[in-house]
Amino acid sequence: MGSTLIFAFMRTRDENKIEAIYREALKMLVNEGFDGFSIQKLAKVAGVSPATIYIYFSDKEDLLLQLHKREMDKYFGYVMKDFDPEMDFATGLAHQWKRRAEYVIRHSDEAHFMENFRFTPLLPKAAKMRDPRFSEMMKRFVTKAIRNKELVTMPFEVYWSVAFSPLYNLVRFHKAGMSLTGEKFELTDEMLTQTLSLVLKALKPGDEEPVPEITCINTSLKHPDTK
Amino acid sequence: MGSTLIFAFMRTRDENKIEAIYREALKMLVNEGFDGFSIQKLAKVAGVSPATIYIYFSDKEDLLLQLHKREMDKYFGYVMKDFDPEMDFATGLAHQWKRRAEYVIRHSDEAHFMENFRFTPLLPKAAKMRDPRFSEMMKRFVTKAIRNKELVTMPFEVYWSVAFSPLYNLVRFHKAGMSLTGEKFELTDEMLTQTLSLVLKALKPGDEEPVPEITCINTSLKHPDTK
DNA sequence: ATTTTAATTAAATGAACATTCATTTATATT
DNA sequence: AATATAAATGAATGTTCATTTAATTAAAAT
Repeated sequence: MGSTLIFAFMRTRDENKIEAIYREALKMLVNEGFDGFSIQKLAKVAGVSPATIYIYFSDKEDLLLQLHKREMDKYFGYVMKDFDPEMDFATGLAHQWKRRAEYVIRHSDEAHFMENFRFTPLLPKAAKMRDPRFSEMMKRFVTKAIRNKELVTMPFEVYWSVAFSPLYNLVRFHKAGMSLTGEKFELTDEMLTQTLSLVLKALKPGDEEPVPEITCINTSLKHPDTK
Repeated sequence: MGSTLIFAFMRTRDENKIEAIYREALKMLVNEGFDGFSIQKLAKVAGVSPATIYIYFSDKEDLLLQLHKREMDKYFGYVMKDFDPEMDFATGLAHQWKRRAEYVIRHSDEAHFMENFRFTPLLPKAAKMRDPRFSEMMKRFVTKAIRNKELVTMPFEVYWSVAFSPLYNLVRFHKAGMSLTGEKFELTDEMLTQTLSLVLKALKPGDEEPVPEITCINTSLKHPDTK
């Protein structure tokens, strides 16, 4: 899709236009929500005709998917810069954490959009468009760390959830300017550093905490009463 | 708003209708997204006239806010049942964790809606409608645990993010049927139990892990280059 | 059965929606 | 300057949107 035949006689395309479309689309989605976003409004604020948008995108859904892919690629490009899966675990985790934190703090709209997208019915389609190299690298890093006994044995999804979702959640509070309680909240570098330290403690082998078993999936049919 | 004057001669209101409106609204929001949700479609599937919806809700935004409040109240009612902030930390955390996990697994649409709502421009308005008793109880529990040296000293928001966001993230993967990599994923009780154990390890005092300082907030102006 | 009232509705409103179409514009080569 | 081509558009399409209006319905006390 990205490569088009170049004929001898052509009007040159204005790359600023497509950039404006992406930029204003992101802004509108974050500020007005997925409802509240429309092609006609986008065309107006981006300074193009609605028809121009349909030159670059087959429809509204395609625009959203392309925008998502673009943001994901930018994000992972930043996160993976100078990362080497052969790093020892604590170093590699700190690197990932630092890069992720930097990006989502400095590009809070983009981060908000990417997270919001995960709750959209478009998610399955977006998942198929992802560059697999990033997650392959992540998985290699985790597998090696487990093999080297630097990381507790666990499924990749558990690792990811413990390692990174606290970070994203803190940034979400920060961007909203409030925590769950509705009180004002401002994130600090000290909080981020402490969170990384806690996460690393959780993931490093040793001192496993005994907890009561959680049973809610295999038993869901036996407990239909939730009132 | 909830209490209306009861006159002598009145047609009785059909509570099934309002229940159908809430139920179908939730379903539509989860399955078709916040765009894709409309009053006219809702009226059709709920089996009422669009005008009926405007008897109970002043407008679309009010409907969304009321639905959100209702779901939050149901959720926190379930989570807080049998919880006592005077419980010792490990017991209280396990209780909270278990109740949260049960609810969000068994009411995955409701959970999806509540999380999705956090990315909506309506969030600030919703925050003002929240029952403060829940977060007061949570804060009391955390403050006491820190005072008793059962919990590392940290801001409430850091506690919440480390303690619960991994759970919500795992359930999000589970509901989507895929992890970030796009691969199939099914959550198990064992994964949940392990995650709780890891979280408890992170939060209990002792063995603080040294990590490099994260600096991205106070230095954001000094590093405008993110390419 | 009548009365009173809120509950409920069908139908209508104008605005905004996604998308298309017929046309014009800009450009690199000739 | 003429030409071929994609880039870009303004205006229109029919649809769906949130919301309102005027009228009807149902219930419970009389």
